[in-house]
Amino acid sequence: MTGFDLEDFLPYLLNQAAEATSQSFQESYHKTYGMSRTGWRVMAHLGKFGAMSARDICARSHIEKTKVSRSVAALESAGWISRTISAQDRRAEMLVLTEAGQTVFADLGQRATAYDQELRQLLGPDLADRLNSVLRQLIQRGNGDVKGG
Amino acid sequence: MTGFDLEDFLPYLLNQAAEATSQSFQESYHKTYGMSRTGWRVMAHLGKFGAMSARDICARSHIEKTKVSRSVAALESAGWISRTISAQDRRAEMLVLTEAGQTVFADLGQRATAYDQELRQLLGPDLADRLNSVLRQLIQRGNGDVKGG
DNA sequence: TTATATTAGTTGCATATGCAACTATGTCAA
DNA sequence: TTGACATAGTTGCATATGCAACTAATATAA
Repeated sequence: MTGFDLEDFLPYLLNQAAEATSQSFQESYHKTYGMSRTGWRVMAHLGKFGAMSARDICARSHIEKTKVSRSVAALESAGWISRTISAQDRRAEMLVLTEAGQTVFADLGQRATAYDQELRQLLGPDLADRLNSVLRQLIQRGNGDVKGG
Repeated sequence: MTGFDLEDFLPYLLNQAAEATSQSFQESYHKTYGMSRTGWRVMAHLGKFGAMSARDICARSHIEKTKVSRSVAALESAGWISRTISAQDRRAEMLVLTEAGQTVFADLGQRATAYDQELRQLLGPDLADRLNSVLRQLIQRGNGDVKGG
């Protein structure tokens, strides 16, 4: 056996940590609202930025455009977002949360914030702060090419 | 808009970092060997532990058992692992790398190690060291329930 | 204008995935 | 032994995904 240990391999550790922490919160959007992870992310972008095109969401989140496209369709038919063809560029659609969508986002945003604080308390404030910047470094380093995983 | 910011949300950051760092390395196993991420992980477990059942791999990695089952079938037909029904428990199969599999694992293990070091140099040794333990804390905290995501 | 290339978003299709149901084996206790 | 329950692994099926091809609109340049 060589010395390579998967369980010390950073990409693997990150994946495990991502899955482990995502799954707890998944209940909030999935069980409560029947929403997919991508759906939740799309909502969160619209909740933060107010109005964006699908393209902008793709660029910010590095989610595949077909995934976003299908989530947008699902969220629209659930009544949580609405789309309007952009006047400037009639290929593009401006996406916004409906009132119902804003209510859902407010609920999920609160739960997410509480959960995030819980995780950060577990780590302690010093580490929790640094973790953000470390993760951002890794995200930047990896994103030049974007694919799906 | 509320104050919730997805881009500061730890599960999201972890997911982004995991995807960003996994994708670079994905070329090694996918492009070079036509191997899936799960396939690579199964190989890595066998490379480290020598012989394991699928069940043990599931328990260690928190990968869905059907995913492991299908990967094992694929790896076997690629000639990289072999299975033997366990004498102790004839339901279980002992999985081991074949010689060809060991060669592949040696190659991938080396590439992974090099890539891991590259990432850790980017972060600096102090942070890189702490990152492991931080991620393990998060993994532990999240894993009580295990689902797929 | 017209031809060409680019971009936003959707859809077809093949593959991947998760869950539940299944087979075969093992365990436990009466 | 026997019957009830648990476990290792596989498979069916419905859904999710990624890529390439598509439509419709825009931009560029002759």
